[in-house]
Amino acid sequence: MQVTIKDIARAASVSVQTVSNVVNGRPVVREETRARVLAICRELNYTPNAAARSLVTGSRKMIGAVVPHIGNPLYGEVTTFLTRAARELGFSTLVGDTGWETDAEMALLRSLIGQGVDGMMLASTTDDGAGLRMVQDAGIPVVMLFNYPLPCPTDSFRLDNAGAFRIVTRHLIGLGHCRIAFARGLARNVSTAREEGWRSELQRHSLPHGDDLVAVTGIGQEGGYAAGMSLLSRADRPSAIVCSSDIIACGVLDAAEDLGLRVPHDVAVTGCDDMFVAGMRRIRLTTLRYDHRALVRQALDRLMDRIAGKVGEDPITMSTPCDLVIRDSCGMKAGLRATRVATDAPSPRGTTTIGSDTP
Amino acid sequence: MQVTIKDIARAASVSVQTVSNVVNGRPVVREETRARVLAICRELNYTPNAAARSLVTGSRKMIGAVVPHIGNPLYGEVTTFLTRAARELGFSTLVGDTGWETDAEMALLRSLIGQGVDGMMLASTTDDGAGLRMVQDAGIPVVMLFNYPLPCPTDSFRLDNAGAFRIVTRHLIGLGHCRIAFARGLARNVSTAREEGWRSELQRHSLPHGDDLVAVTGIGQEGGYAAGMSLLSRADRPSAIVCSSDIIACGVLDAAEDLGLRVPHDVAVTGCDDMFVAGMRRIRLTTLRYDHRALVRQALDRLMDRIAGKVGEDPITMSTPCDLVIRDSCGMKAGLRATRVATDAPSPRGTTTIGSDTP
DNA sequence: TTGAAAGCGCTAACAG
DNA sequence: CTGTTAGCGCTTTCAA
Repeated sequence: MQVTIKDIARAASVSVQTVSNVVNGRPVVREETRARVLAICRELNYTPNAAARSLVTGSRKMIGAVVPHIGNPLYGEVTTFLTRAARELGFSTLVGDTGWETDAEMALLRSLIGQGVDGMMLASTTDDGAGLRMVQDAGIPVVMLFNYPLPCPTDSFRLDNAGAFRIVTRHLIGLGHCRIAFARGLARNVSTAREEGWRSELQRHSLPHGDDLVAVTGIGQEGGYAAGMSLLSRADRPSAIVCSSDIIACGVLDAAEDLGLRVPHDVAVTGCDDMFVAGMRRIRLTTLRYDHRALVRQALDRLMDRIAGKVGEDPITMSTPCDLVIRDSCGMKAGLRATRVATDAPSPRGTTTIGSDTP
Repeated sequence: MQVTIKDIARAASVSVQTVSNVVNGRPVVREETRARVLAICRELNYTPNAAARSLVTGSRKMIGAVVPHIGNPLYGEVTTFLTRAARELGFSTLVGDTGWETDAEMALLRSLIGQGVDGMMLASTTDDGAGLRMVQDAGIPVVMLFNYPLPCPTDSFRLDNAGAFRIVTRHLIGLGHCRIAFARGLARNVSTAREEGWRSELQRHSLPHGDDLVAVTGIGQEGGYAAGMSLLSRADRPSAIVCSSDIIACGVLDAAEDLGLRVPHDVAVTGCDDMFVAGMRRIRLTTLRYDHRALVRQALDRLMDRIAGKVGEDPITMSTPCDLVIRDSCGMKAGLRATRVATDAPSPRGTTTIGSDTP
């Protein structure tokens, strides 16, 4: 049925080893032989059997990628970059999606481990590190992306979560807001760091920062809608809501609209990630921007080094700084130390940024 | 290094065959033996080597999934459903993303074929079927999702593209629009069918339907923006634009805004796919809705049947009907034969649907 | 019910 | 430069 290395060898009147050498580009074959073998491979439409190769080399040239929800444009983009970059390095990617459920994550990881992936990129749903531990116990190199357990026994690539949310909170304080709420996301440790950034800045200015100003959101835009409803339908409603993602912010914007509140006049809203929706003319959401691709790229490079055994055991942590992208969802204020962003295509009108204070 | 079936056999004082029988749940092992073997497997943390198993069974329990752009929320959602559903069936999914580039698609397919996937779900970028042919030549079952070549030598699961765009065009005509443009997407055959639907309905009402009313868009929201700019900055600008996706429509909305045109007063806009952004209070885009999950599910079931050899060679075509979801981007008109949609969470206010005419 | 042997397609190690 | 041999870890076939 399948064309094997033996068929090629027979047809080319050489040994299987020579075919193997040709196929793997090893420079020990006479040019004439190589050409003949290659021609026959093409003719017979030969494809090396990856399973057989894996069995003997011990490497499948595959990595596993686990994200909470691929349908979320942020994780979708991340998956895009990751699969492309990995492919350029000769690795296929087994992708899985947990739906923010711990059980699903464990099952998924078990399956990926069983497939014998060479390494794992883990944008985890769990915070206790159970999944990470299981992968490590299986002897598979792991790199954490975005979320991380505490303490984190492997490399972690993420935002400077606390610094980023200090910046955005400071911005709102500078605009005169006194009651600033925080809409938490689902990734616990990430959210805790962000909440810390939010709270520390409020504390520094002696502004309210109690737990009553924190709302935990559910999944997606609907989760943000519920959080927005809960925060904005109170008597002492906040004048600003800092959201853990643009998607959450979208839900909050809808909640404000349904409650008859104008943004930014009645309530200011900020997001995080600078997805395309944040830049839409009808949304114009002030948000935090960082370089997704660079972060993913660095994480992948590190994972490759680990797979190659090029690095020691010592875990590293990489925190990417964020830029504040000022649009219209908090009110515009002239004279800020702000600059246009050239990359805010197609039309940067009204967009300004302020750099992160934690480079 | 790795724990193998032999280690288990030795530790349990049985043969490798017995271990294999236990691990694969074959009911030929005495209960006592099975329990002992299972205990030792757990103790030694044994994971069967998938490569070795694949080598002998000839199946890797993996499918390949190729989509144009995972970062596009539509394809992101599709990837989510697909990977989950496949996992439930015991299959892992190798995911790849072409960036709408034919060369990238061919390279990706070659790589997936090389990995020995058991089947391929192809939301193709190419229209000439070159990729499809390559996969079939490799003897791998393929099912097409969304896009398809003509003629299509395998199963195809897609929208009733022509019917869907007849409905939305008819709706606009019913609202009194006379100059209705069409913003084409990138998938050629899909777009051609949609254009046919748009055109046939205009023809039926003796309205303009020339190529000057068709704009071909680029990738994503920015592509839609450019198309919108080109259509709306003309002297004889259309009073309505039918867009091939919600993302394109988002770009057109931005273009309208930048040109100082109000929606729907100066120009009506419609989308397709009913993504979350279409339902946002500030967007409220009239669009076409269909059941993504069901479509993916049916396509996957068919692929599984093909993999199992349960179906003959005859390709089938499945065209899912669409519903029109009426929101505010075309102007509302009372008294239509329209009903509320219960599923338009969180708040269905102002949303109505009209069923497809091609069930 | 269990065991022994053969071999899946490939690569690594060594011999020619 | 090329060929031969010996497995990789597992399942399948057949024998006990």
